[in-house]
Amino acid sequence: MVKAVGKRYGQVDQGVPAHVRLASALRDTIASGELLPGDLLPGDAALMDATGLARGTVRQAVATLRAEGLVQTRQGARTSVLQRPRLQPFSELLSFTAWARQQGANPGARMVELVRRSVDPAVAHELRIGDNDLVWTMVRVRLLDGVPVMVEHAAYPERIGALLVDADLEAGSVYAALAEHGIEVASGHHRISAIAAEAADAELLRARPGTPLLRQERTVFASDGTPIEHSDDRWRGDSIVLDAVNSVQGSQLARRAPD
Amino acid sequence: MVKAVGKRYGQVDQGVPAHVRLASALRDTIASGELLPGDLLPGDAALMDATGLARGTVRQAVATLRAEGLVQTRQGARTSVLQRPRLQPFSELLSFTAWARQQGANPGARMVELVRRSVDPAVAHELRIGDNDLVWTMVRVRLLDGVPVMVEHAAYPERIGALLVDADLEAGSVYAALAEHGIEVASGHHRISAIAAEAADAELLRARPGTPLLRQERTVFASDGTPIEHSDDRWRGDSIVLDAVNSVQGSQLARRAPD
DNA sequence: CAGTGGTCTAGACCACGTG
DNA sequence: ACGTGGTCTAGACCACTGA
Repeated sequence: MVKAVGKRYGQVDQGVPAHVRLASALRDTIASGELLPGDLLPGDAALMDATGLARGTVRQAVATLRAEGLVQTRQGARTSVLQRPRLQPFSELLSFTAWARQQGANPGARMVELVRRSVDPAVAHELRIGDNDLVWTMVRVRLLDGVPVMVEHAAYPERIGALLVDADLEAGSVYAALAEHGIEVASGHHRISAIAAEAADAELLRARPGTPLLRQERTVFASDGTPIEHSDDRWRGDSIVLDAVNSVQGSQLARRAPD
Repeated sequence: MVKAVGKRYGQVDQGVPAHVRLASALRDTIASGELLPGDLLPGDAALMDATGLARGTVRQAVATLRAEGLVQTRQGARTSVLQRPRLQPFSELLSFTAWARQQGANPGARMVELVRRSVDPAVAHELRIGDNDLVWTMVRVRLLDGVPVMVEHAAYPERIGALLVDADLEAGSVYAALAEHGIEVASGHHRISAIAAEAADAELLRARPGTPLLRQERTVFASDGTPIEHSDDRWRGDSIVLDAVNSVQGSQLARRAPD
C-alpha cells in the first residue's frame, strides 16, 4: 500500500506505479533546469527517504531515466545528469501526425494512390507474409503547414489494408484509424540512409531530381508482434533531423553497411 | 555467492553478474534461431527453475533484452521474441574503427589537418567551453578497405587535443588513443540529416558536388560527463545505413525539426 | 480461473570512487 | 573508510491474458 509519498517527489496517487511517478518527478526536475547537465541526482538513500519507497522501486525509477539517456550512473560514483529531456520519442518516430503536432506544425497529407496488388518479395519478407500474397500499397505526400516534406510509400498486409480503405487518410493518421479497430502500434524498426531524389519523388516534393533525401525505411509491429506496415519514407533533406542518444548502458541505434 | 547455475542457461561462473550471464544466454538462444520472432520466451518461473536465481534477477535479464528490442513483454501475456539480435550498438556507433572491424572491413584514415584554433561559438556550446577558448580541430578522410567513405570534421577541447597531437591518427582510433590516457568514452549524442556534398567534401570523397551525404553531428562524453569531442561526419550516402529500434518500452531515437 | 508479467518490500553483501 | 551504486534474495499482492 503506497501511502503518503514524500513532500518533494510525487504527490498525487493514481493508478500510476510509484516508480513511474518518481521517474516523472525526477524528469521534471531536470526539465525545469533545477538540475543541469553535470549536476548530481539525489542518491538512492535520499530518494528512499524523500518518497518512503523501497530501494528497488527507487532504482527502477532511476533506471528509466538512464534508459532515456538523461542521467548516467557508475558504480561507486553519484548519479549525474547528462542532458535535458527532449521528446517523447516513441510515437513521434512512428507517426508523422503525432510528430508534426508535437512540433506545433499542422500536419497534412495528399493521397496519391491506395491500391491492392501483389507484393514485392523484399516487402513480403519484412511483413512476414507469403511471396504470392496481396498487399495494399499507399503513396502519400506528407505536408507540414501545407508544404510537402515527405513522400511515403507504404505497404500493408491485406487484413490491415482492408481497414484503411474507408478511412480518411488525407485528414488523419493511419495509426489512429487502426487504433479504432483495436490495433495498437507497439514497436518499430528503422533503417535510415541518404539518397538522391528520383524523378517521381522530386516532382511530388517539388524539388529538383538529385536533391538529397533522408530515407527512412520502417517496419511497424502491433502489440502481438505481428507486422502491420512496411514503409519507405523519403524526406526532403532540409526538413528533418534525427536525434539519437546512446551510452554504454543502452541504445537502440546501430550503424551498419547497406545490403 | 552464485553457485552452480542451471543446466540450460549460463554455465561458467566468472566475475560476470548472473543477470548479465542469463541475458547473454537468452540472447544467444535467439541469435541461434532456436527461438524465432513470434516465439515465446520461457516464463519467469521457468527461468527461476532453470537457473536457481531469484525472480528479480531473472526479470533484470529479460529487461535487458526488452531494452535491446529483442523481446516484447505485456502484463498477463507471455514474453515473445521480436527480432534477431544485430550488433553491439554502442561502440560501433561512436567509433569508425570499431564499426569497420565489426563489419569485417579494414578501416583507415588520411589526416588532412590537425590544428589549434579559436572555437566556433556553436561548437563551444556543445563542448561546454568558453567562446574565447581554443580547440583542436581535425579533418580526416576515413577509408574502408582503402576507399574514402566519410569526411570527419572534429573539434576537441584543448586538454583533450593535447593528448592527440602525438598519436598516430592515420592508423588508430582517437578513442583508443584517449583510452591510453585513462579517458573512457561513456555516451554520445547524435544528430542525423541528409545534405548535398559541398565542393571541399566532394573532392575529399572523390564524389561529385551535390552528391547526397548522410551527416552525423556527434558530441561524445567521458565517464564523468565531460564533453570530449564534437564532430561533423559526412558519409557518402551509398556507404552507410543507420538502424534503429524503438518501442513503447524504450527508445533512444527521436525525430525533430532542424534548427 | 489459473498462470503470466508488473509492482513493491526489506533486507543483505559487494565493488568501486572519492575524500 | 565511508558512501555510492550494483547485485541478489525471498516473499507478497495485483492486473491482465487467454483458455
